Amino acid sequence: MEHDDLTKIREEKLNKLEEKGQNPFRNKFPLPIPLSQIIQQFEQFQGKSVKVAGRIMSIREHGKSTFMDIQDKDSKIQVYLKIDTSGEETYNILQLLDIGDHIGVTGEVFKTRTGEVTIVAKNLTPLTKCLRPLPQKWYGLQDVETRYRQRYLDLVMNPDVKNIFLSRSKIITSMRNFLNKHDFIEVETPMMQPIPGGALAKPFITHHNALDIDLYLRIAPELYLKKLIVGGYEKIYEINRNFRNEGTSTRHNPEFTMMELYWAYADYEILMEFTEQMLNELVREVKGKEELVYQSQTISFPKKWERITYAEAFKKYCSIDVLKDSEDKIKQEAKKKGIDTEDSFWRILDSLFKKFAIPNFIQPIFVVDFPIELSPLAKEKQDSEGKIVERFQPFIGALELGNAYSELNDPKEQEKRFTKQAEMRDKGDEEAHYLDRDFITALEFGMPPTAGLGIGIDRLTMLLTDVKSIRDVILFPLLRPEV
RNA sequence: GGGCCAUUAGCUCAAUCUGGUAGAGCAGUGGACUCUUAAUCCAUUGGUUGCAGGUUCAAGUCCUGCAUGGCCCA
Repeated sequence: MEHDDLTKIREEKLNKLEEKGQNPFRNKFPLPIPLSQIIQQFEQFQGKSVKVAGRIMSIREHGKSTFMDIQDKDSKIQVYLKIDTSGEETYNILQLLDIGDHIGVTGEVFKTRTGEVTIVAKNLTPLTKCLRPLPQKWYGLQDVETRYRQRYLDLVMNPDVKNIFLSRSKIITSMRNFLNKHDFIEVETPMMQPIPGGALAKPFITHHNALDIDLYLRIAPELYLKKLIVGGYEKIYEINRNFRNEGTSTRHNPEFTMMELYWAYADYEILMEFTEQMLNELVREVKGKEELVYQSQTISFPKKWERITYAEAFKKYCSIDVLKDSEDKIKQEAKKKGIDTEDSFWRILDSLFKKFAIPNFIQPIFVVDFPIELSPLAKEKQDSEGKIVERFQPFIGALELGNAYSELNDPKEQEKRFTKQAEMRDKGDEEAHYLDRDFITALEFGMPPTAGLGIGIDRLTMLLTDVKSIRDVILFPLLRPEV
């Protein structure tokens, strides 16, 4: 039978419902009792009449009596219909209902002899007709592509999936609460920017017709947020989308959510402690304990996380001394390890780090003190002879969760760094920074010492929900449109 | 971008390694059944096997290309 035929049968039932004076797409059904409440507080509801609503997930017919399971936002309950309690009229409506329909039920709460909380229906109210068959109940919806393209089906059929996005919501709420509690103010800065800045990435380009200018979808909010620190706010944050024009993978989606915060008069040391505190508290709130399991590895969150400098990590995991070894020597070493050495030197370093160091960062750890060339917006560490910046990155479960540094606020130095980036751009590095004069002007008005932090919300959610692919924590991940 | 794998009924999967009329369960439809819960029992509908070529008397199966997706690598 073709899909259209299955729909046709349902449409015929819809027509018959209308003939019976039922509206198959009813306007409202106010204030049904949540199913979870009836299940959890059964004693209070036993023998009482209730009004509930949900989607029919299964029907078991027995001649003149029928069992159904209906599902609401987080629970399932059994509905029982007997021709002698509901009357023939209601029982006939039942014949026009299908799995997938939304219905309202009024009836009495009781327990079957097998002990299942059940509602004996006196009345059925069709609320919304479902015109297409739902995926089958037992195996549910497995096809990954359909799960992403028609996420609503995934959510209807797979409660685990629904829970992942509930966790995501909790994580964001919990983070907001933490930041608000510490007197941070939430702000919003442009998603469309004339000069994309604040990160090393390729931007998406778009066009504003009335002004006839090209704009870029932001790759980061950083420069705008720092302008607000110049403006006198001392603690601000933004939780919002960034867009980067790169391929997709299990760790990358072109649009993803970041939390960025800026804190005047603080430096990266203070911010590191704050980050520890924030993530520890988040884990406690979301998981209910100080540890979690990610991809079969138990991760605990101690009060003080481990720390390792970028240079130490290189020594330990790559046998390279980034501060002393020559570029040529490092390139040779990289070649030996199978890294593409055609790239620029700093790219090569980055590849080495990703491949050999990051996989070891399972327990919470901060990597600190990065080379200045990798961090054009960070402030240099005192007594480092201009080689090192005050920067840290938190890693957990081999996931890079964020990036933070003491912000560079010397406009002359910033201009120099931008110029260097612009040269790299001219040499064909599409990810290098643009020179942003507006931002330098702002710095010339004086930005107080400031520390800034970005946390990737998607990856944090992956960690806390134990999923391997970023597509499983984004409701509608980017896919090629169907032909 | 490269490699490997997948694509068969609305859904979940078979179809033998070695080519021979494409099947099952669920869902649907008709019937029986007033405490079932993957209800049960009887009967039954449903297919351009992702697309386009090729080899062959014969292709879901072998070959080539394409599309979409997944995993790994860059």
